[in-house]
Amino acid sequence: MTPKKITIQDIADTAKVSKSTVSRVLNDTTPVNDEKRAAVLAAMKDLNFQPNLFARGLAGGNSMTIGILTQNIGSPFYNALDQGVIQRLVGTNYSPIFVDGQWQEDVGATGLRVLLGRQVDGVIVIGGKTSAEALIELKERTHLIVVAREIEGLEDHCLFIDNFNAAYEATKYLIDSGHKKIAHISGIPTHQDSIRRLAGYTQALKDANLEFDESLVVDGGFDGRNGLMALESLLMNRKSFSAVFCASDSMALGARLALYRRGIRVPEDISIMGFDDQPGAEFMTPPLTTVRQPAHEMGEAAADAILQLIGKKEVNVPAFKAELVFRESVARLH
Amino acid sequence: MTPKKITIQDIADTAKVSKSTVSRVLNDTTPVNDEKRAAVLAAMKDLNFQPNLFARGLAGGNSMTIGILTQNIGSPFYNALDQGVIQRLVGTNYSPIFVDGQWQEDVGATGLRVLLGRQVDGVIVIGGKTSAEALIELKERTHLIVVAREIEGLEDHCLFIDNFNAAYEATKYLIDSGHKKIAHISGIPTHQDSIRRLAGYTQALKDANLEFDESLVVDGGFDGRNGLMALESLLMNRKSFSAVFCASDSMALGARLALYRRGIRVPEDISIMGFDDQPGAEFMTPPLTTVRQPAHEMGEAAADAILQLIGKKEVNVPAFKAELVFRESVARLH
DNA sequence: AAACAAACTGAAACGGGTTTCAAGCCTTTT
DNA sequence: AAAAGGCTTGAAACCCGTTTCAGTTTGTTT
Repeated sequence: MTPKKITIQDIADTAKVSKSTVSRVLNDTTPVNDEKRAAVLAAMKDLNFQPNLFARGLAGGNSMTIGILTQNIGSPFYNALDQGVIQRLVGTNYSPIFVDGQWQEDVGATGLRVLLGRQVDGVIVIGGKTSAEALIELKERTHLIVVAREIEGLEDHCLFIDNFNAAYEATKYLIDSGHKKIAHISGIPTHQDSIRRLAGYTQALKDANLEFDESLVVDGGFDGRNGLMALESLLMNRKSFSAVFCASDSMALGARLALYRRGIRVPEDISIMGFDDQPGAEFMTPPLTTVRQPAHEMGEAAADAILQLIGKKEVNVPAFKAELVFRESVARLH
Repeated sequence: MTPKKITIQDIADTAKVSKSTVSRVLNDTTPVNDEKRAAVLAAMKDLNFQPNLFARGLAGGNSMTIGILTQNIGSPFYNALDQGVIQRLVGTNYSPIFVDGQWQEDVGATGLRVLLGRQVDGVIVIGGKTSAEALIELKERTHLIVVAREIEGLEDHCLFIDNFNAAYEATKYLIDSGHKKIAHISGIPTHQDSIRRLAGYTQALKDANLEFDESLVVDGGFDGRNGLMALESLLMNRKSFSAVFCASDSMALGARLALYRRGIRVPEDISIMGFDDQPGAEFMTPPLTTVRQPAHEMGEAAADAILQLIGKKEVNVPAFKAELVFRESVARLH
């Protein structure tokens, strides 16, 4: 396959120096005579030398790879996270290796094992169901950053937004706009994010002295179909509400379609608030008012953090804030 | 960090055999006495042995990794491709390493170099601007599968759909529905896919004896904003048309918003045809009639193909067909 | 000019596996 | 019973870098 493997020995031979010297030029660890250095550099260029990272990893003890446990759910939010990580790693000497946890604890555990076997220099865990204990144990074995989850005892290694607060603000905006009956389409009921967003919604209602009507809350599952069905069930039960706060943009899209099917106007008849600001939200008709999660930035920050961890052995994870983005799907009633 | 590294020598010692025997048990290359095999297995379990893939890669010459050159453009289509690859590799002994080409030739070239340095056992190139020559050369050095591009001289290693035909069919459907003036919002003008889709559109017009009006074709750039602007420019120039065929769903979304802003109804006043069937297309209002590209499946097929290549040294790349998905954004005029 | 430090350099060991080679032991063939 | 062959096995070489160690040179200090 490979026509001929060029090793540092070949370089050494053509440059008439020893392997050691080549290595030193390569890593800049010890001063090397200018002429020899030049000769080595020339030889490397001539032969199109590419150091074998396996030998390096074996000898040096570090693999120059970052393992990423992601969750393959086709969600724009997680995709953006992944892409942020990949992009931030371009130009560094580190490469990302991905494994997929599929939102299942055991699949994730296997993935983590694979990563460890590959001697990754650090692991970024994005979402998933890995238990807190497993994560804490993992942190003992390698550098670890957890994204989009908040783990007790690991706070300073977690990157997440304050879902409670974000949902609170979103709901409050609806209330401030004059809405009094606000429905909520929630995410997967057991999902940390769903729980917190629901709590934020509830609290905002409470603080505004609005009645919390349990029947206005319906479980979704984060995706479009769920949003559509959830809204239909709300309609079918003849619930009255002037606004609906969806725990994801995808569900907002689904909900919007349900309304369209019945000829109910947005936002004139019913207002919609989303969550995520996924690509496409701004092109909904009408453009979706939503909560923006800085997913791509979080991915980049995760990569930065792991790099810091590897280098300086300590991190300072930045705090991320979700922010409301005001578009046209919410009516101001007064 | 790692408490203690267990090597095969440790296993050999506890099992009272030689390194060689442990290796043989590990790889099942040579028969080993049952008792010894059992002892080795037990020792591996006891010590929680995890073979060092670097040493393996160095000695054995294969890295058990697949390199993937992807293009970080946040497009759902490419994301789905990536995810398909990742997902298909779960459970195999291969792990994917990603590098990002950012749709720039030199960035992609650097990425490929990184991959080669990591001794990947195969490379999957997804889209991008890598030149045909570079790809052909790459194929000499490693196993290669190219996705979403058709490279001359490499046809049997390329996975792609027939964009010309898909666009032809889409346009034909519009024509068959009674539309006579059909606008086209194209993708990036230099992009292979754009060119072919445009050609398919043109040919369909021609075959139906419809006049090709150059001013009804406007360059987009695949994303939502482009679609919006393209449609606005069409409107501003007072072009008359009853349908618009967009080279991507994202642009269809943008176009749809432009129409919404002017109070033009879809599909009563103007029909829209998309391309991709990205998640969300079915939740557009009205649900988008479009051409489905089996992105996820293509990602999986790419992974399969590279695995085949590594194993049997030959491939049989499956042909992929795009298919129309009929929803509600196209009016039947007769 | 003697003593010593600093700058370079090469040989060799090492990291953790795989693979080749030769030898020991058993069974089968003649 | 001797020769031939097959099965197992350990020793040692090898994969390709990094790093330690022990010089050899050159330059500086007194």
